[in-house]
Amino acid sequence: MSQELPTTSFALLGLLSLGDALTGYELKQRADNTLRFYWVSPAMSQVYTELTRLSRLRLIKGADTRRPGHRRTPRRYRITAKGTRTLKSWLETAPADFPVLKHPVALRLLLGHLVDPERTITMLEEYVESLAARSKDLHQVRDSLAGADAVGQPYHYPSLVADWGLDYYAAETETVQRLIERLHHE
Amino acid sequence: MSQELPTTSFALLGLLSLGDALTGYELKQRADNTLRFYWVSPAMSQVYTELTRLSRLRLIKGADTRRPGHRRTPRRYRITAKGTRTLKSWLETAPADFPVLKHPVALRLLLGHLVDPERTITMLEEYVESLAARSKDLHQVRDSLAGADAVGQPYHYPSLVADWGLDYYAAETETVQRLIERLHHE
DNA sequence: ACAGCCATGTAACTCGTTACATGATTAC
DNA sequence: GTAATCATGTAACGAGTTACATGGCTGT
Repeated sequence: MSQELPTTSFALLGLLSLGDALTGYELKQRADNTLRFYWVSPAMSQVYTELTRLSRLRLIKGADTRRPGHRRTPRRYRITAKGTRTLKSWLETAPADFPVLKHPVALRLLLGHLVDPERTITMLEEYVESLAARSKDLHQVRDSLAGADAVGQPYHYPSLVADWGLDYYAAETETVQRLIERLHHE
Repeated sequence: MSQELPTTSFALLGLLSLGDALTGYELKQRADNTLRFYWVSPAMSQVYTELTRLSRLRLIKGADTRRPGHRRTPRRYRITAKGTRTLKSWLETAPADFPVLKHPVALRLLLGHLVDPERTITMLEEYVESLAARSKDLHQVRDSLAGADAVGQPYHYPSLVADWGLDYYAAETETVQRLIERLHHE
């Protein structure tokens, strides 16, 4: 009965386990505020595909809000008891794989011998800027959690993860800045 | 003429730009020692597929080492002048995207409300252990570069990237250890 | 009237994986 | 002779993307 879903399905199911009934659109927004920073925020079309699949498996249930004279059927999806059970069992049995990092900046640094050193430095400086932008985004998300982030409250764990992300961005920024210094002195 | 290849193709082409003519098998090993840490090390079959594609595009050239009485054709591939040009032009024109992190441990922490807190701590402790193992692997790779890692030498940039990776693992380890402490005191 | 956001979904496609199939070489 | 490693490739598939198509709702 454990149908071996991809991690992204469990991730979306997990977002639904945080409470509330969400539309696909809202779920995508929640993914943009959470999954984006340490997983991937699936494309809109993917969200709907997953919602259909999870529904078919009865892990979530879509409340139909159909109205007369309208063709479209906006639905709010909510996790089911079976969904919660399946999610818990996945968390308890599937091993947590080592993170996968796809780091285009590091990849380009590896190939530094092919480009003008100035360019490499510029690229790293731009990366520092985008780290700052990302960090700012995540800070906003983290702030929006304040008030419901105490132990036992709904956003406790999400806030821990957000803090982790902020630490990561800070450490990465420092490392890259040291790297820039090092390249300047070559 | 810029045929918009996936990043992984450029990554493999880049590994070939480090010098030497390699077989698919050897290229896979080089990927395991480099790309694995900040990109992905493609499957063996994918390496051969890429080699075929890059060959067809004349970005690399495979020297045929066919011998009589043998059906198999082991080839050593070497980057061509066109390959170097294409790679350089990619490095200079394509923007370096922000890194993508797929972090199953962070994802699970987000869903901490669904599992026994003890289990979450155990998971984080196991993650610290696997970070140590990874770090050890990368350290070995970095050590194997020593001697040819000075400015201007072939492994200068690869060693910078390796150092970056080691810094990352160290910082991540500290962050997770603080997180474990925090969870202990809840 | 129009912009902008809310909302849902299909089709075609690419990337990259696992499973499978095969064979050569080296060391014990 | 047999295990391990070197070596190459094909087939089937899954995950997730972009492009496309459609329509409702709200504010100005």
